[in-house]
Amino acid sequence: MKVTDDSSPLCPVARALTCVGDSWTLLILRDAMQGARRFDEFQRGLGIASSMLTRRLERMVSNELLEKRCYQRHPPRHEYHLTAKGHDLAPVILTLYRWGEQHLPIEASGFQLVDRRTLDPVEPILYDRCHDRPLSPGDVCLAPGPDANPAVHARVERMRNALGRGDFPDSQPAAARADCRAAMAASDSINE
Amino acid sequence: MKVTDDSSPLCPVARALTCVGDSWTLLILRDAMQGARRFDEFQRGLGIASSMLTRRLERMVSNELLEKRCYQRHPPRHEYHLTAKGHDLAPVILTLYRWGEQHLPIEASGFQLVDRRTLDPVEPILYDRCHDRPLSPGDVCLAPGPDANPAVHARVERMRNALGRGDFPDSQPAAARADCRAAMAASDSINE
DNA sequence: TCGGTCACTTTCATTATGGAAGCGACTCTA
DNA sequence: TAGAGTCGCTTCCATAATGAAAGTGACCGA
Repeated sequence: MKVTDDSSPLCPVARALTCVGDSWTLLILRDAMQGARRFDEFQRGLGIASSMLTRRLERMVSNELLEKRCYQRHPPRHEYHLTAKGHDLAPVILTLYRWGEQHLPIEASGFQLVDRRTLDPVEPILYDRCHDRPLSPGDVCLAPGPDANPAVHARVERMRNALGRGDFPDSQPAAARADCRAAMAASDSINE
Repeated sequence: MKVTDDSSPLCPVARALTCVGDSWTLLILRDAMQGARRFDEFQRGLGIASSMLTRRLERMVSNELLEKRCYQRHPPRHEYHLTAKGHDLAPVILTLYRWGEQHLPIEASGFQLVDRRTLDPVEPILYDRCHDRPLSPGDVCLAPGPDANPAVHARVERMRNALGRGDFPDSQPAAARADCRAAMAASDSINE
């Protein structure tokens, strides 16, 4: 991947994706969050080629998502432990989990997300820490920061226009959204 | 990518990554959420090769993240609009945004996330809709669902053991975590 | 009529990936 | 104590994915 747009280095999403922008990295993180530590644990849990696993673990160590800890000398052997930086990707994994569950359903239910202590089901959604209330993605917009360049301003303006036009499913009151969905469902069935 | 572990088809994260497990797809979604619709808008915003963009847009349409809408016949031209399924990936993008901001900081500040109406800054964190309270990833654990196979049980057990050992940064008592959050908030304001 | 734009497609060199085999230092079993 | 097995890799190679560049056909505006 080679992004060239002027706003890219300023965009936290683009920066994040240089670190975690491939499936293997995220699946390795998932397994690490589930307690995997050693080379063969990752290999078995993923069905990944060993050469690929070596490359990914090296990159993740150099990106400080994992740290090597020696557990044996002669020959030197290491475990790969999550760093705080790696661990902080848990919200990304959890939101992916929820999206996969909602939008790529299967017959069988193999896993459940639960509270660690009570074992009650949990359902992660977004919350705004600044205002102490649940956060609907449609309420979020971009604003230019102090160091914005023209490419940033163009992005921000385009997003404002799109939100202003009501382009997105939930940039509307909940009732209107339900109506819209019903209408779409109706027109879908007509088109078929 | 070719995952072969028995628990993979049952894991919503693995399923999600078959759809959105590459950087281009997520960056295209980012731009779509910022109002991009047409081929050249995506191309300029990403600096992506046109052949790659064609392939990615096709795949995203077939995965129902985007839908084609004809805006001109002769020659037929289409806009790519987010579907509800695509739009629901906004929480993934937003959590990535926050992680990039926190862990891959740069000198300059090009963008800010703000409330669409008030323009107040917002800060997305996770929240548990089932219990109506903020959710620390360390409180979440996996449980086997009704259709769990041995691979699923092995994963769940490994995760329980890891949490029991206190392997992870925030698998600590809630009081310690609250202190930690307060300390983080304090150091944030000092750093500015 | 001429250049420019838009939305692609095609071609081709470069790079990434997956599969398989090998290796060195153990450990476990007979 | 010989032999087999395990662990954590590395190396090699065929195949697949990607990026750069050039080409295309229908429009549009001067």
